[in-house]
Amino acid sequence: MNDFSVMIAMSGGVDSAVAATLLQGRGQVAGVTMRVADKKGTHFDAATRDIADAAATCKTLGIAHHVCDLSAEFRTHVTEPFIAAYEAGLTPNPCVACNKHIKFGALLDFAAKQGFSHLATGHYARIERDSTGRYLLKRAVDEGKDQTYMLYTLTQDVLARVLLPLGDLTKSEVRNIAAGAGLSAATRGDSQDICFIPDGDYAAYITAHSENPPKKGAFISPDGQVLGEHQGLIHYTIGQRKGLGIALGKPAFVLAKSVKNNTVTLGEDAALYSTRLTVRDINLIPFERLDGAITLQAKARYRQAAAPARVEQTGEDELTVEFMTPQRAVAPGQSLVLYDGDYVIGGGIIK
RNA sequence: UGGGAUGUCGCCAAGCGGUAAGGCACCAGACUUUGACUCUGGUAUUCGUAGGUUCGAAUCCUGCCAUCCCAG
Repeated sequence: MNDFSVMIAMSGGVDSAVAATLLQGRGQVAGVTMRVADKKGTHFDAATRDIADAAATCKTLGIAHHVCDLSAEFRTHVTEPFIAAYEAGLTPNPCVACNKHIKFGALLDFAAKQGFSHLATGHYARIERDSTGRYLLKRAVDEGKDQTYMLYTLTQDVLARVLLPLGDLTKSEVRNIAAGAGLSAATRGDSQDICFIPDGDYAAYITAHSENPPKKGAFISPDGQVLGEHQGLIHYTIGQRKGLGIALGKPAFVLAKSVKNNTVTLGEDAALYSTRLTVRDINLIPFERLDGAITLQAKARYRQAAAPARVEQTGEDELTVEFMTPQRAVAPGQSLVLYDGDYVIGGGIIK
């Protein structure tokens, strides 16, 4: 452990501040905050405050603080693909992309270039090694805060260089540590919504950042009847009920979107359940390839309990998943993550 | 132009003389490192309009307006 050194990714919030506190004194330690915001807009100002907060925490802890501008990488790997996905009729998960390419990609590279052997973050998840030395990703002790879903893309070479000090702690323990250490971040609320869209209006964001204005089109019933007019495909996602602005006498849900016809199909909740799906861009953690069909647990969205499913690798970069019980509103573009108990087996993007 | 029917919240719709149900939509909040789902709460001093009857009307009467249907 002589050449052990760690850079801590600090957002300005409680979690990463506590991660830094816990690592303090373990060799060379420094904080880093990445700048990903565009040069204009409210997000930029908020980001500037976050950087100041992180710097203040580092000062309290007596460690160095760096700022790393990754706005170009963020645009290339997160915001542009996010917009393109929505325009292609998909429902992307930008946090998954950000973790893969930015936090555990570009930022990890930055830490290495600065001479740090490891990068730590405030994610709630655990990394372990099995008997063969392979790294495993394991659910956090605090089940309510577990973030392994967002981290399924991490590869062996990344896991080898990452530390997640909060994996064994509960959120309340983290807050207590922050308060005990006199960190100003102790009382900050949890982060939420898409970080680059603070007001939550992602459709407005896409409209403002894309050259393709949203095209109005028809809401149709499953049998093709025109029910009304929609505001553009990007406004809707599979399973959505709110914001349709259409009154059919009973709740209406988005069943499907067609980029080709520019239509949104509406129908009953009962029509949203499906069993079989395939995923692409896969990553497997405990092994390189899945041999044969095995039964695991899978979840098709972040806030959802993992459900039993039969999984088989059906291509170099493809898995086919068959849930034992039908799942509601599986949306192409979202990530499917596989678990075996507390361990993440892998995942991919739903086709 | 005759005959009939209807006009209650953005939409649908209870109410039929006693002081405005409900559903959908919408809004707010909760939940949440994605989008959703879900949950909780809120939303007509007013019933096309102008009068009349009545202690009291959205509910009865009259005129007007609007819409729809059948005739033509």
